[in-house]
Amino acid sequence: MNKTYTPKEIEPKWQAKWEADGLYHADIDPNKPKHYALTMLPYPSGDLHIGHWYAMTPSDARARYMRMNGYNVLFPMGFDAFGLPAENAAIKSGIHPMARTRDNIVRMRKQLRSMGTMFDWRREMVSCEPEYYQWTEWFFIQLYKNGLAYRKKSPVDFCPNCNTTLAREQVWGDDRHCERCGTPVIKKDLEQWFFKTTKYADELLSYEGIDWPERVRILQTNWIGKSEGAEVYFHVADGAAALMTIFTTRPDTLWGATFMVISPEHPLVEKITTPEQQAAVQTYKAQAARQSDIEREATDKEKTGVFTGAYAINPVNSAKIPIWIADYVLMSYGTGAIMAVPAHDERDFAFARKFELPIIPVIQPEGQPALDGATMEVAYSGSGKIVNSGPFNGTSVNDKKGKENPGIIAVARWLEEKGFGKLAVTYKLRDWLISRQRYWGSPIPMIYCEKDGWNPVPEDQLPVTLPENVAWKPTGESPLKLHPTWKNTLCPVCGGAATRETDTMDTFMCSSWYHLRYLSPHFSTAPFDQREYDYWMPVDTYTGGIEHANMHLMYTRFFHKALRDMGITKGNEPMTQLRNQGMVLGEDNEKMSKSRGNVISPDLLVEKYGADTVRAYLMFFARWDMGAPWDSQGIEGSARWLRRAWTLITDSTTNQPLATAEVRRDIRRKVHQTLKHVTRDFENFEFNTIVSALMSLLNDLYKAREAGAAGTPEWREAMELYVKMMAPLTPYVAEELWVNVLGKPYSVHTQPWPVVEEEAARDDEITIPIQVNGKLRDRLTVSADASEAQIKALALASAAVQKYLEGQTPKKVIVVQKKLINIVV
RNA sequence: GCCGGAGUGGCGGAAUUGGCAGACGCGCACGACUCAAAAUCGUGUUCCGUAAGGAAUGUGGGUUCGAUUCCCACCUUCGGCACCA
Repeated sequence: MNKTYTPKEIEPKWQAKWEADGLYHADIDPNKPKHYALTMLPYPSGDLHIGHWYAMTPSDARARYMRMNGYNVLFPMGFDAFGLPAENAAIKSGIHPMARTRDNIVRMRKQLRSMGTMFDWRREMVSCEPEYYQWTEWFFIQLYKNGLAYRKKSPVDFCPNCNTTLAREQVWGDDRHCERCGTPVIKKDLEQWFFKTTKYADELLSYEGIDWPERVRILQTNWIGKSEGAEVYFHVADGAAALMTIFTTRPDTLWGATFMVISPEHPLVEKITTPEQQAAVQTYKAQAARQSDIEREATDKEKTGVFTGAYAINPVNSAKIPIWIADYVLMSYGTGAIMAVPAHDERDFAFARKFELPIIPVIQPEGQPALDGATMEVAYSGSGKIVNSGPFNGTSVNDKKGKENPGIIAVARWLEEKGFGKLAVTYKLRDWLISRQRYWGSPIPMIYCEKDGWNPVPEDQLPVTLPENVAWKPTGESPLKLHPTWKNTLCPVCGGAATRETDTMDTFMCSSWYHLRYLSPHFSTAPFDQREYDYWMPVDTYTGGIEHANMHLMYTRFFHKALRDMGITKGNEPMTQLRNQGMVLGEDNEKMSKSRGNVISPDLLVEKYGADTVRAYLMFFARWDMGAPWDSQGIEGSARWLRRAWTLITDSTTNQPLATAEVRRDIRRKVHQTLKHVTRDFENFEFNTIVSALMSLLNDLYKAREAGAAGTPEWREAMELYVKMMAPLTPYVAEELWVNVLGKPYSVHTQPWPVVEEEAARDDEITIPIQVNGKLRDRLTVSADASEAQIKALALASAAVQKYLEGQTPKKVIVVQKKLINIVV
């Protein structure tokens, strides 16, 4: 038998058979441990790109490995089908988003099938189908009923020319213009729906019981951004009977506050600004609103701000201090107002110097000359003793945060007693804005009635479906609002005429629960079948890109916890283990994009090499969690590997067994050592070294064949184990070799993962490097059970060592058992 | 600016508790096969040096018998960011 390796024949054949046999169907089996493997679902852009392959095929290999280890594995796939691109295409060319999306999905399903993944397609979900979004709506209603959804005003980016709300990615350039027409973007305040993610801020900070990369945990922790401090109430002086609440992490520096800064968007601005300052304040406000977040965050930028004309009274010492507005104070964090203590805060210091505001030190570092506000060059934020602060003079301050700091806790307690303020905690995390002024999303199932206000659509009337016939002209409103009849409905409370919510939901809402719909995608009486939930959940392994660390992964955790508190889900976390893959860059080392022309098409690669080679190369060419640039020549190595494996395994049965006992022993050792290596690497998601270990074993098997090993029992074992080890990585060729070359019973993918025989894997002889003063001088090959004394004696007797000893007695001889000898002279 | 990764041959990478740096692969060179080419097979391939030998894991220090691995400082680069009060 000398047929060449022909993936084009092998792959479609097995794909069809696996499908026909339902080989990858995952059904509840109480007799087996379950494993729910999930990889982030794609947006149906129309073409599967190499990044999808990079995310999915190693995850598939891992899922297959788990299956061979006796787990009942669920590995589903679906489509995150709502979203902006389909709607943009509709505006541009009039193609209906549903038509376009369904076409794209048909195409991508085919591409996904070619990858040779073990997806159970019976469980597919598509988020834009009413069968799915009915339950997205239902979840919204549950959140609303449990007080976790509410409405408030919030600004959106808006293009006055296109008359439409813009996503962040549609706003371009430093001058923040519309991507379509170049018009400068303005901010518009709209009433929108929010979910109370902040209610779960503290719980989201705990990662107990989940195995997530530290990197993601740190990103989430920083995103939640918990900080402890105090709220302090400042009265506005003269006339305006207003109270300003500020948040500070440094209440111990209250006596050093020399001015106040409030955000330009703060509601008090209108109330307190004096007539003389009106013009300047309004100009500054407009300017701040035009600025991008990036501009606002630039620290090297000069501080800007405007005096409001108003003053505040510092409650602790009755000092009258000016109130400014400045863009470095954000309405979305804390209370949108701060007290400025320039002596001890870098930003306040820069601001004070620029606008010539007083600087009063209130923390004195010990053993140093007294700080002087007039001459200080930088703010001092370290430890010391409180000074210039009435009752607290002499109190120690360390450099710890919050309650850990004696100065902070002492002042905060005193503020509470006096009624000037209280201990407070603030988070960076904001509530989740879910309203989108768009058509192509899940409708928000709410009805507004003049008389009864907002009420949810009765659950028996779900889903609220998107109307088919809509106009795509950008009007500044959701196309749903412009539809002649869609929004008209009846109030569920009074039965009178009422209006539907015409905004739709953020697509992150769809992806917050899709893992539950896979459990029972066609279940019609609830979002999921409870029996399926009890068997499969939680997700055991979740894989996807790190870029989702803060948004999707945070939302889905929030969602799970909120549902848990309603009794819908169980356990504290939806996904037990998380692993992230890196990115495949173009050959030019840049991010792949159509405009750069560096996109690699997996379809063409499959055409040229077959899916198994593409899979193998993607697993081999880089550390999976790091990614690397694509190399069109590099893939030849993986193609060569499979051809060589094919050749060896198909050719090996005809030879006469001539090998010596030693050669046969060596085969077993190498095979079992490789198995050990491969098994460990699968556990750790280290796919690149799995492939290299198999390549290395193949090289050794070729040598063993030269030595007449083919046809021996050891050889047959090697062939069998080799194909089993290949199976998760390159499922097609492994199946062909298993069934049609080795003649084993179908299917290799239902075989148990082989067990390492430690005795076979054991080294009989070991080579020990001998160093003199840390430099390699000789090597010693000894029996693996040689004693330390024997090894030491042999090492000292070595001619190479003697040369370096020059007759001296070594000062010290370090023998690391079975590893190394170092002779110190 | 802050936070988090990463820096190892011409290239992608390996080194699993601090113990032989460069596994495996790409590329390249030479050789075999071939009329020739492709494919395939074999040999070699960190740098300097004819060699003995020496140097080398971003840079500079430190700990250690021994450091790619641990510590300190710095540089470069990639990613995240909402000046976080």
